[in-house]
Amino acid sequence: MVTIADVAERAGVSKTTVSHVLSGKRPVAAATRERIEQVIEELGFRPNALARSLRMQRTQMVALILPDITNPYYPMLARGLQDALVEEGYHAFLCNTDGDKEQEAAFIADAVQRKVDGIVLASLYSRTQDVDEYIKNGAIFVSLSSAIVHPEVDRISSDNEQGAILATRYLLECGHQRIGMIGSSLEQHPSSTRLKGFRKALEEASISFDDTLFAQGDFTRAGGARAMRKLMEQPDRPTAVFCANDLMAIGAMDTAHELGLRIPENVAIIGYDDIEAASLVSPKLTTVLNPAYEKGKAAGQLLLERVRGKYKGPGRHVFIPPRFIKRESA
Amino acid sequence: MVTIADVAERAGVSKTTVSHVLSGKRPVAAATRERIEQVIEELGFRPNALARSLRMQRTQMVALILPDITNPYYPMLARGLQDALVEEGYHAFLCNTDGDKEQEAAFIADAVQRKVDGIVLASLYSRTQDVDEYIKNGAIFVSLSSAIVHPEVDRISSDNEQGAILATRYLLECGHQRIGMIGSSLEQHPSSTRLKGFRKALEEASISFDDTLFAQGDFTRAGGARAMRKLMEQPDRPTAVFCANDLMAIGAMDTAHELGLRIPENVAIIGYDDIEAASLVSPKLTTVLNPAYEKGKAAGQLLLERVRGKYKGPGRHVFIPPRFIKRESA
DNA sequence: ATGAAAGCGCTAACAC
DNA sequence: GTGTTAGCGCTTTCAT
Repeated sequence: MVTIADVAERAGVSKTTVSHVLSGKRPVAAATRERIEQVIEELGFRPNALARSLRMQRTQMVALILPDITNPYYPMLARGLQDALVEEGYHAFLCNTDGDKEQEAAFIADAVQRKVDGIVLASLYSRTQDVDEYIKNGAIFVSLSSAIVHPEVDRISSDNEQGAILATRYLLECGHQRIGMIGSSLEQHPSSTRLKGFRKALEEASISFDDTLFAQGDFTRAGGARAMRKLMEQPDRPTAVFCANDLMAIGAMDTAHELGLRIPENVAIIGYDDIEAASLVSPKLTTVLNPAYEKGKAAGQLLLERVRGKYKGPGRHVFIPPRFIKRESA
Repeated sequence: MVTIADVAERAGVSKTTVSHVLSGKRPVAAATRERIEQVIEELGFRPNALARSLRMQRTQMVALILPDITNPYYPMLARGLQDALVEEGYHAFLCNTDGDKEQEAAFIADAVQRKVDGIVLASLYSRTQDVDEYIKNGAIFVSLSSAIVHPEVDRISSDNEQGAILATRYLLECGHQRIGMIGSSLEQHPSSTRLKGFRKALEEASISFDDTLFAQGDFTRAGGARAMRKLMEQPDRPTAVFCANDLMAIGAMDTAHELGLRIPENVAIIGYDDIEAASLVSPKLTTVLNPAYEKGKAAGQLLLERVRGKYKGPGRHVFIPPRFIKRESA
């Protein structure tokens, strides 16, 4: 392990001067600089980022907390975030919480202790009070969850409730009366908001919510398939199902195919997110666009402004409206 | 920012004792321990991981370098890696190189400077000599690339050449004579190895390789679609196309549909990887299974053994054979 | 244009 | 059972 002290000694200068040729923060005589650069090359010196971060009180790192990396929605979000960060010299560090509440909390705590410069929360469980303590201690968050609304935290949202209303209204317009929904544990916030929209749209149409028509699918394809089976094995089964994400909708399609049901003739299915697979399945999935890349990028931009002290005010709110995408499954 | 010194002062003990109640590395009187724990709680003290890492010379972090996080193959790999690491108290930190050679090199350098305990390389460009210097300086790598074969580096491989041979032989058995291939820049290693297998299988059948039947698709869906168009707009177009990954195969299917070609009647298509989307598209994609999750998990296990000094010997080689998956597209 | 020295927050000899 | 002290490798005041 070669350190800045080794370089300094070999070049016959002080650590200070070596540090300054590295950072360029103060002029160094051309001859000295060259000599130092040569020694750095010879010794293969690489500054220790840990030491630097400890001293400078910044890491150039941002953590992205997300529930499921294998749900294509999140990689796309990560891409957007990364695109905003990399060109500014920051790195994103992905934490996959596996949809687990404890792991989510543990990852946030870990990121804070690792002194990341900022945290982007695309979380399922965390609520405002869970992050409040961190914020008081100076942590910088950007929220991608409507469950975290804090006066000092920037937030990107896309009105999940409205998206659910759009989808449900469409089903109603098609003449469906018995409409099921596949969501998730109500503790998981995006699901509960989409459920709220679903219920609102039913109310508009004077249809009362029937909780035997709600099933939990954990936001995964397999979970969606199971939930669909539960819904369809009921005596008076729904003629249409709104799923809180595309992955569950694809799972629901799996089950429908297995049961020999035609989509959308026997049962209509609508998803949420518009991941790439939505236009790959057959029939193509009708869904609600939830622009992951743009959200990630916006999150990165807001975060950087704060991290660099360019913005210090109250929490901003970037709103990206959902859009209904009519395809073939409904 | 509350430090261990603050806790020590307030509890009326030395930093050492506080440190030891944190780590449990030496007995502390029950009364003292309780008092300290209470102060930690009161002050909301969280140890600074940077300082700890600097001192302990380990970070409990592993970097995963990968080309494209939006290619579902890699999230699955990341999942496997994470599953191997998390339960052992390590964290994985994902670096998306965007398929760019410079970025790949930059990320590796960055991970090294950040003092990650180990690096898993699922890279496209890096070759043995590129990592050799790091290894000499004590860095620990696991290679998921057949381009990195180093006597001190553990490697997970699945014989891309053999996989390509399986796919190509199948097309030949189906009677195809003009078979195209969609790959990528030959600098990108997995593509060149799969090309090698492709050529070998043709040779076996005494068919000479026609380089107008090879097109580059950059491992993306859009790139695959473009490459397919190039192949199919030729006068004497192929009746079957082998694609170096599923994403490009799906792109090729997009183009075939656009051109009004039926799959597999007018043109047969085979992919590589068996990502989830392969069984989602219509017709379902015939492909070669490249078990991402298992590879990630194996990588994590090998890496941890080295990181913890449980294994110090020469580079091991875990071999996961490819498997041909017959579906509908060929 | 350059250096000496303090210190970021922690751990671990080495005392007692 | 507990404390003193010396660093981990770097940046940055304050001098000269």
